Amino acid sequence: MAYTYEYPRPSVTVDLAIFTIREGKLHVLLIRRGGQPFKGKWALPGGFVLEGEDLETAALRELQEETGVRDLYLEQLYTFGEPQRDPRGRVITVAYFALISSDRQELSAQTDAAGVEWHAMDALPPLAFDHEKILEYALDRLRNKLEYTTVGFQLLPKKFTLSELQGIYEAILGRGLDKRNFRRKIALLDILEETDEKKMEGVHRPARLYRFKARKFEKLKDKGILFPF
Amino acid sequence: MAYTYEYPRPSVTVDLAIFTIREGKLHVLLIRRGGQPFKGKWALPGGFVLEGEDLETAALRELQEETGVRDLYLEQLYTFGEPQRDPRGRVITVAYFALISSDRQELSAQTDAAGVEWHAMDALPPLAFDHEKILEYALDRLRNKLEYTTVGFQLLPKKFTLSELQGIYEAILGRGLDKRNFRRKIALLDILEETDEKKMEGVHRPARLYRFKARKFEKLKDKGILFPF
DNA sequence: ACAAAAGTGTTGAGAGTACACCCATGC
DNA sequence: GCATGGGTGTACTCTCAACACTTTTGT
Repeated sequence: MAYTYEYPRPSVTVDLAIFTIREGKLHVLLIRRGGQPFKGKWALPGGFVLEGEDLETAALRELQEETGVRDLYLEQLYTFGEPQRDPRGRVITVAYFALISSDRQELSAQTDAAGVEWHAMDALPPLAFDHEKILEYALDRLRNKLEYTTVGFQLLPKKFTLSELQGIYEAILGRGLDKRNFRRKIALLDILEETDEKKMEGVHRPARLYRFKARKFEKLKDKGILFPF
Repeated sequence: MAYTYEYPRPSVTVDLAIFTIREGKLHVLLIRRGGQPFKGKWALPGGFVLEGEDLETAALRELQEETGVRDLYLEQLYTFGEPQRDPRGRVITVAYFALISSDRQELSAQTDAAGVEWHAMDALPPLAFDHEKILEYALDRLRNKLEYTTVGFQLLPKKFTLSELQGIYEAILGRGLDKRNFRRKIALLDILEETDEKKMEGVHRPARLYRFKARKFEKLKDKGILFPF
């Protein structure tokens, strides 16, 4: 089967920067390329947008294929279209970024076998194509959104401790935060509810578990920015 | 000449939301469609991305063609790729938004003749395709950026009065601002320099002209958000 | 009893908001 | 001299940032 057009057309792909927190550090999902070009190099997961397929649907499909995870935070990032970004020809890629909660980051067995791995953001290997640029852009966006929205909560399980929440912020912002100020700010936002449960784990005083009140994601209005710490 | 591919490919276009201020109100540039579909309806200017042409270059080219203006603020907005957004077939559009300073908004004669006009944002006609959605998105982005960057300055001539600057903010935010508070905030940012000139025009006390210190555009760091008025 | 993380308040500084009058110019 | 927009300061409130000790649990 062949497709013929009067004018040349680019290929369109989606690429994903999928983040999670592991061991208190921000990680991104990378796949090792099996074919040319950049054979053996690490790259962001992604693939072609199918005929009649919405961009976001394509992104969700790729995400599913790589991680088996549904129902997570996904947002369009930026579209990269430099003519020379792919040596094989004109490929325009719509980049997305996604956040996976730390309790659902196990990769499905098949993808795991195929060279799909979490990499710490502070120790990345060299990447294929312009994927370093895409990742840089994604990290920027993540840090920005962290400050005036509640995206950060997407990285946590349904129930979590305040220290875990603070850990997310510290991991992404790359610096420590004051515990008392952090808790006061969170309390002021009025977006958490206490549960009766406590996290009994380890040898220390158990921490109370909280739940996120709002639906999925929220822009923090009113006072404008809310995490300028 | 024909182009043949093994898999189907979408067309890729760029569309532009070009804003300016006229008579104290935010306006956007629209063109009246000459052909089907949506013949006679108003639409955002835009067109196909050429082979080997960068996305931003394509946007700048369209901008030039419609307005004759070079050297202005241009930023990628979002990519719209719903399969049904164009009745003629699969067309993915990368939307950009642009700001033109109020002293350079005259349209070139040719485009003027061809049904290219400024429209006040508070009195828009019905638009073709999903262009209403794109514009809504653009306005949102513009308002947001206004609050923590200096994009607003892109809408003014090199030298401007403080009242003109305040007018920009009021036009975009759609509400009045306190003159003294506005001026204090601007002064605090330390991004303007006084000139020796005054605007002698009209029948009133002449206003001092200021110049924007920084290069083109700046993110306001440090204190986080800077225009929560 | 001790190790380790959980949890909790106060103070000083800076920014936000509300508010009203005099100034310089052209006619 | 008057109409019109230009230009200026103060007081109150609220949020931010810095800072250290007690509590609860397991071993």
